[in-house]
Amino acid sequence: MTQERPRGRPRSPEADRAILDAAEEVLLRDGYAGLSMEKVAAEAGVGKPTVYRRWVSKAALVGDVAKRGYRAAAPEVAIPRPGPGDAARAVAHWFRSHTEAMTDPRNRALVLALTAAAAESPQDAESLYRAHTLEQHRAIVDLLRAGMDSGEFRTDADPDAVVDALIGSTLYLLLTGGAAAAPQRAEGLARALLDGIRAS
Amino acid sequence: MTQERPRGRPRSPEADRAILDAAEEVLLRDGYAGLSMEKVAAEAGVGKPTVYRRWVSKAALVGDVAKRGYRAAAPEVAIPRPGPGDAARAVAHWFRSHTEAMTDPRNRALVLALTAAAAESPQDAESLYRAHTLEQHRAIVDLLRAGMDSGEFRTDADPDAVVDALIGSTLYLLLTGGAAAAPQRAEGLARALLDGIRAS
Amino acid sequence: MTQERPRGRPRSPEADRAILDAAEEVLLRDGYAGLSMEKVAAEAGVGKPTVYRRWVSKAALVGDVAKRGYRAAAPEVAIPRPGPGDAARAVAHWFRSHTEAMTDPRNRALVLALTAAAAESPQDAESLYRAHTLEQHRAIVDLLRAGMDSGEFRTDADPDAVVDALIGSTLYLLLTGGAAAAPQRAEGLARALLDGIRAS
Amino acid sequence: MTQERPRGRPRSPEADRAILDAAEEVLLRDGYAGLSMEKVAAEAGVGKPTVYRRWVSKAALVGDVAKRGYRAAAPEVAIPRPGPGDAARAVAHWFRSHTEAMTDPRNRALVLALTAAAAESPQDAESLYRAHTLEQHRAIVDLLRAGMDSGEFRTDADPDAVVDALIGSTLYLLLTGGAAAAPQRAEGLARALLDGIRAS
DNA sequence: GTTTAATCGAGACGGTACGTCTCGTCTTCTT
DNA sequence: AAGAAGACGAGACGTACCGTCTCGATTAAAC
Repeated sequence: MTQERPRGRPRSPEADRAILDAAEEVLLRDGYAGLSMEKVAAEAGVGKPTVYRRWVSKAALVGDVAKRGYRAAAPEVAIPRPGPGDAARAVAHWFRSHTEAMTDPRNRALVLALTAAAAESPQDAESLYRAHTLEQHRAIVDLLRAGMDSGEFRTDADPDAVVDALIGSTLYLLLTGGAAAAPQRAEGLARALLDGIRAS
Repeated sequence: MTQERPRGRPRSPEADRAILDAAEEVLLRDGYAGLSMEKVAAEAGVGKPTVYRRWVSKAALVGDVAKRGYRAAAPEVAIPRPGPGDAARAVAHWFRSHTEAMTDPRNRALVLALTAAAAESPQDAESLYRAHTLEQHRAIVDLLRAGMDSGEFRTDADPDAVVDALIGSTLYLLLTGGAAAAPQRAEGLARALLDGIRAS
Repeated sequence: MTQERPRGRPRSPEADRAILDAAEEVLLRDGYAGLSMEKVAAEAGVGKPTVYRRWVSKAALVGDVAKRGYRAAAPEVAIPRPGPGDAARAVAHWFRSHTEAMTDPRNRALVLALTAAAAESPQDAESLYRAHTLEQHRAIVDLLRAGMDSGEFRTDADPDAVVDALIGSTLYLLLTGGAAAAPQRAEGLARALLDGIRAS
Repeated sequence: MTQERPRGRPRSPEADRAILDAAEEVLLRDGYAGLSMEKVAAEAGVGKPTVYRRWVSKAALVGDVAKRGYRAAAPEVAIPRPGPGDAARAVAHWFRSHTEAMTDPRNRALVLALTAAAAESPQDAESLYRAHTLEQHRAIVDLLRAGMDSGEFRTDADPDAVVDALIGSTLYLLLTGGAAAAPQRAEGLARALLDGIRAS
């Protein structure tokens, strides 16, 4: 057994939470560029090494803040399960709530921060960014595949491409400051894409 | 007349170019996080104030570097003009070459840097990022509108949403490190989207 | 009776020795500035609290290391006892061997460390430094007093001043890196001083 | 010609002074162990790099503080010049005023700090410490040599040893907290030493 | 034999300071 | 007036130690 009993004083879970809370607050207040490990530590009432012991870099910390923030918003963005009925309807519904969640200023700031972190250190991009969308990405792809199996969608469609377009367009609008237009465009996009892969 | 005669020593155009060259080199070598105004000035053989006299911030400088880099790649990405024929074909062709251009490591690095700059300072995001895609965005929207006018596409489609999806999906793949998969997915996406808005 | 019976697990004498050994080794290797309680604990294979349980500070630990080191060199520096004969000869002999012992690189490093500790925290200086010389200081003063009683030395001389000069000059040479010159100068100094207080 | 014209903005002499002032104040208030480059910079209203640009280490800074402090006290400690008359009297007079100056709490603190610095980094000891006493050391040695030439002192005496004893004993008393006893002992020591080398 | 209590190692804790780097501004002399 | 050079005040970087604390695990004397 890899029992691996931990030695020494265990890490304080309160410190974990205090740091994440502080980081989120700083992020929302000062943005990604305005976030420093020093400020986070001070705000959390924690020593700098206590922060570095848990997160090796600003990027990693921001990643976890965004992850937690997204998880908190998760209930609003129900991940649909393949059912007997209308796959297109389910996808459209998910996309609508996903877009709405992303339009929330709080989530928008977190996504921006996450993108900054990912773009700054490309080697972390995969783990940082995709980790947050992977679960949903897969769920929607599954949904589309089920639709293909049931004859609702064309079998030569590329479900990954469709999902990339859905998530990517929202990200693009967020980044370019066009978040306000997102909900309307989301409708049009979902309709066009799903019509485009619908079996004739 | 407000002739606006400049006084004193005129600004050296060589310094402009030297700074942009140095910034691009540093960007490709060390990434956005590894770029400092100090390093750029040193690499360009120029004093720091000379850099700050032209670009107020790292973000602005990176923006111009990306703009110049994109312009250099522009010949490969011909912006299509509305013509009599097949609008869908024209859009698909543009998207293919756009995706290919973005897949080039050099361009990828510049886009990543641009994204980092935009995400770091949201207030600059609009000017920074959209400036580079606006021209193309408009051209493709025009193309789609022409297609709608000619009866090729449905009139209730949202051309902006379509273009957001095209550009956004590529950006998303770039950011998440999935650039390699881009060309294949681009095909599927273009087909699905254009089919989706095609007049029945 | 305040019998003061200890309860619980007794302190490990091995830890005591391991810590002193480690501290001495670190001191000789890295000097006083390079000695940290952390390093000592690690080198001794001991937990930090085990060190702090015994020595409240770096200065106290270094003091004990120096004391032990000096004690080890003690056999070479025989402390003279007042005898019937030549007091001046006895003092000169003690001073010669004292100087020689101090010239040894090992002892020199320990004295330097001790001085650093004393100078850093003046309130500990008395206890730290003088503790190591007090015994000898007294012995030599006694020797001089005996010489005064026996008529060998002038009765108006200040034996403390003489001993301060003997010990202080050696310390001064050690501190200023002139240790190499110490033995020769010691001869001249002892002669001058003892001649100076000799009864005419 | 090694004309060596300095380029760029010259170093601010005000910063130099502000740093030295701050360092001296911190030293007198908190002692050597309580002095940090950070505190000095803050107290001087100066950035940390501005301190490090001038002094590579705490030891070097403390050295210059002590040097300046000693220079300020120099008028009180007149360095005697060889004259026609009584060399012994001149040496005794110098030693008395030197001891008195060292007994002043301000100077005592500086000497302690200097000693701590020297003892902490033995490789700097020579330059750090002796620099402050070298001038006087030489002057007194010259005085003694003149006395030997004039027949006042024995020609087989070691003037360096005598001066080491004078300076060293004061240092020893300072370090061990016996500064209060210094003046009285100084009298006895000077008499004994000078009598000891006097030509019979 | 069981308590009981102080020890042990390990290592996290809130902190302070380190010495370096970059920021964007300034001051100097040269062109 | 713009150039390069480089110092400036400011402050973040990531690391090393400080001295204290919390762990589970010995270890021995007291019961």
